[in-house]
Amino acid sequence: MDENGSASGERMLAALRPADLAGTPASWQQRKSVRTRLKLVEAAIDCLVESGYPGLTTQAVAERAGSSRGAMHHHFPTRLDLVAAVIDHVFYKRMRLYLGDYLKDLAGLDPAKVVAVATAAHWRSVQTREYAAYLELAVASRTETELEQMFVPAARRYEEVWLSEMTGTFPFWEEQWEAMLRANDFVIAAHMGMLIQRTVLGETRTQTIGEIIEQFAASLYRT
Amino acid sequence: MDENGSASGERMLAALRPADLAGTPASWQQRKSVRTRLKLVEAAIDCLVESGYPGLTTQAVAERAGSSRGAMHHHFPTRLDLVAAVIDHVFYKRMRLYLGDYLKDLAGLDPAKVVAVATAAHWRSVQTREYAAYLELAVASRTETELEQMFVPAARRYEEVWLSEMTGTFPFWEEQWEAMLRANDFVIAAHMGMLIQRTVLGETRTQTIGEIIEQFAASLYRT
DNA sequence: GCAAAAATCGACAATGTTGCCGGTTTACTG
DNA sequence: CAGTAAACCGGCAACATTGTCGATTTTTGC
Repeated sequence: MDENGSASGERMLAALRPADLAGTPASWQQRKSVRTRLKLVEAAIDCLVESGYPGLTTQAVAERAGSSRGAMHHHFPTRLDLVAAVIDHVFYKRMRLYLGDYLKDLAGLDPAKVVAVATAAHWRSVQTREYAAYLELAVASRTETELEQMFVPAARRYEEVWLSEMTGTFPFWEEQWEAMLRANDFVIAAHMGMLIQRTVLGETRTQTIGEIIEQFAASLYRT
Repeated sequence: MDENGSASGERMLAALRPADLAGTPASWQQRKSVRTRLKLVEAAIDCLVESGYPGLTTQAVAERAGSSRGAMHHHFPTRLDLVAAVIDHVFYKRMRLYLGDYLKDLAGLDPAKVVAVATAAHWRSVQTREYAAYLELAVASRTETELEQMFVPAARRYEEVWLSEMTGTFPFWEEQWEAMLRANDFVIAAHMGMLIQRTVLGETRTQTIGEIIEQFAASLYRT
């Protein structure tokens, strides 16, 4: 990945890159502004991971970012403005993480094993703090309407790019679009459930389900 | 189901029945007490479904239950006392719902189709408000430690009963315990993920995944 | 340099939530 | 028919959170 944050193989994703991650602007002020925004958004993600969506308070974020509430208000007038930035940031960062991980293992691979590799990479991406934040947002958006209005469109936007990038890595998936979509949807849903049940299931059973999913996703593609 | 809230086929479950659902006590006072407690807990579940865990405030619950904050404090001194009651209530009610639904379709069924029937019944149980409340609690327990300390043990407790009841309906599952456990864990995780992704996926793709899960769960058992 | 603009800071009032408490009504007991 | 106990009521202080504002510091354009 280069300084602008684009890995090889990312075609559409760059178009959705949040301004916060758009490299180094010209002026010193703009650079400082971006740095502070980024600091605040990252702090917000920390809050999300540690205390959930209700723990994402302006106070906690400012304190954690080592910034003042005034500075925060300058960049994000209301709490929802910050949340909007967090949504974009989380989607983008998690997707880049996954794609980077996935593409790394892809060089000269037996095509029959592509789905298994993708599934394994996806499970790794699920165990990141970005995904934990994503989960909090996804669940909170079920009950907070203002959040839903930002989250669902963003999810759809990024999902389109996601699928586009995936088919891009293996063009023959276009011919098997339905099978690929099924396997993709299935793995995403199953892994999310796995993550939530993990606490109750324990590590052993979680791993067992993971293997099942991996095998089954591969079989779905061959269909 | 009889008045005491036990359906045919429930062996262990009755032992976990919360006091709120334990039928009709002797004295008028106790009956009134139970009625009020139940009203409060149900109102709390409504809050959970509509506004999530942070929306489960003492004010909102009391107001929705048509009760006063004072009465509430009499039955549940602190908010966490109420939450504890809600946890038990949700687990118990949802499990009864599922078992009732599942056992209803079981009479004289081709054994090969049992898993498919169980999976379908489980998906129906996932679409209830009790499950929505359960989901909110499960996710909130990831970040709220006091909640986790009540929720995780309760989940383990009820899961044991769950598995016990399931094997009870088909004793030959004891011989295939591993396969049954795998299929069970898998379906539970996958359905939870499905529910959360539903908003983004839309109805068509959600249904497709549902069918995949159903078929695959059946194949898991035959293994 | 100097004024304008950007970034930052701390404090304020308004609101909402929690736990607690004194007082009241209602039912049980002897 | 008291006297006790359970159930219920409304209000209070303490605290947290949000949005807003005026003032201050830092950077930029001229």
